[in-house]
Amino acid sequence: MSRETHLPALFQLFRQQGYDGVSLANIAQATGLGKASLYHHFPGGKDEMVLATLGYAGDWLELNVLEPLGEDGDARELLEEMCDRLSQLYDEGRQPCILGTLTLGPVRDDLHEVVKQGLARFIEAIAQLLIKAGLDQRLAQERSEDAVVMIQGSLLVSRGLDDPTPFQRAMAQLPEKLCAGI
Amino acid sequence: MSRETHLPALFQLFRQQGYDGVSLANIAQATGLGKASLYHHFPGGKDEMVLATLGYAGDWLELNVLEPLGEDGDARELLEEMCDRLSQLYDEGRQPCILGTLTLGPVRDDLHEVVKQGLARFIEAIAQLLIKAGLDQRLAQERSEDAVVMIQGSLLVSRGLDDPTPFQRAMAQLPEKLCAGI
DNA sequence: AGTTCAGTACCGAACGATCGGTACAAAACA
DNA sequence: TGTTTTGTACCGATCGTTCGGTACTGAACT
Repeated sequence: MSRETHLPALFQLFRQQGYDGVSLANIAQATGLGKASLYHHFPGGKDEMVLATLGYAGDWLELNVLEPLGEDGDARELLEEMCDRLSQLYDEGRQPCILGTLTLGPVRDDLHEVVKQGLARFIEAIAQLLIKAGLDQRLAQERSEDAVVMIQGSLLVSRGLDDPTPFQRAMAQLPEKLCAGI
Repeated sequence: MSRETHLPALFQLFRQQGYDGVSLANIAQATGLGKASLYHHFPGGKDEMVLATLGYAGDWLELNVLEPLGEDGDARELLEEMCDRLSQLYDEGRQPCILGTLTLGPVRDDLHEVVKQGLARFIEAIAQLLIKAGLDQRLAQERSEDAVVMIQGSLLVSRGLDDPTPFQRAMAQLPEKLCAGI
């Protein structure tokens, strides 16, 4: 059992409960490992666990969501595919985004920096696509920011209202909103 | 010193750090009270503290933001005024929304219910205005949901990126987006 | 008037429980 | 054999909470 084996379990915990909401006892139970084993795989303790989890989530996002945006093809279709992948990642709006969960809550400077880079990378990847599709650079930047705002906001509202439809509607509208006028 | 005296301090703590991120030691320091004194004002403990804080914030929102939406006047102007009040509440995007902060993080069922009602009330108040302005009921409901999505999402992104401009841009665009076609 | 007395506001000290983290030796595997 | 992995027991610190008690107040009683 390598440490990667248990990252999905950590991912579920941290995205749903945040840093402070997850205790080592929770992690031990979710992974089936004892505390000693956890500290064997993550000598840096809880901080290393959440950082590794963010890395795991970032890799998944990069590979399955952002990288396909760079392929050749119609911008609209690429964005629709992105929304499909996001719907999968967030389980149709029933699961929160780990970036959002960790953004709110107390400010841990090292964590905050990683989250910041993640959000910025997300925005940048969408902007690149829009620019390649012919959009003005400034407008592309604004629209991609709006996209992440819609994603994070709709996830939050969906969770707050206990109703995934705001997220689902956002995903349905996103490609059109981003491509308008192209 | 009544308990209301200390609610603003609690509000600042909980909106920024969430439920788990705030300890009674933090609250004691922020209010200048001893931990035992806190239990004099809030016999129900931390749960009562956060609930009272949500009530305080809800009252402020209702009085200063939602109630003015019901007054007579041009819908566009009323919404612009609402955005001004919201900018004040969120300090131009530099302060998070307590509803968002408490939405993410571990699920505390009683808290979740209060937050849910708060979000729903917010959406409903905007929808009422749009309906009165002549918008179809279904469209009004969707647009007001989108409004709260934009508010919460832009606040989250602003905080995540350490840059208040996404929120400020959202506030500038909101009235136009809501009133389009009226 | 002086005294009692209930009520409010507050606090230091301590409670049991849990927090994140560590030491170490047995077990499992190579 | 040596190395990796784990269970157990433990640590100091902090968690939310409670206890016993002090200081002050304004009304009630003598």
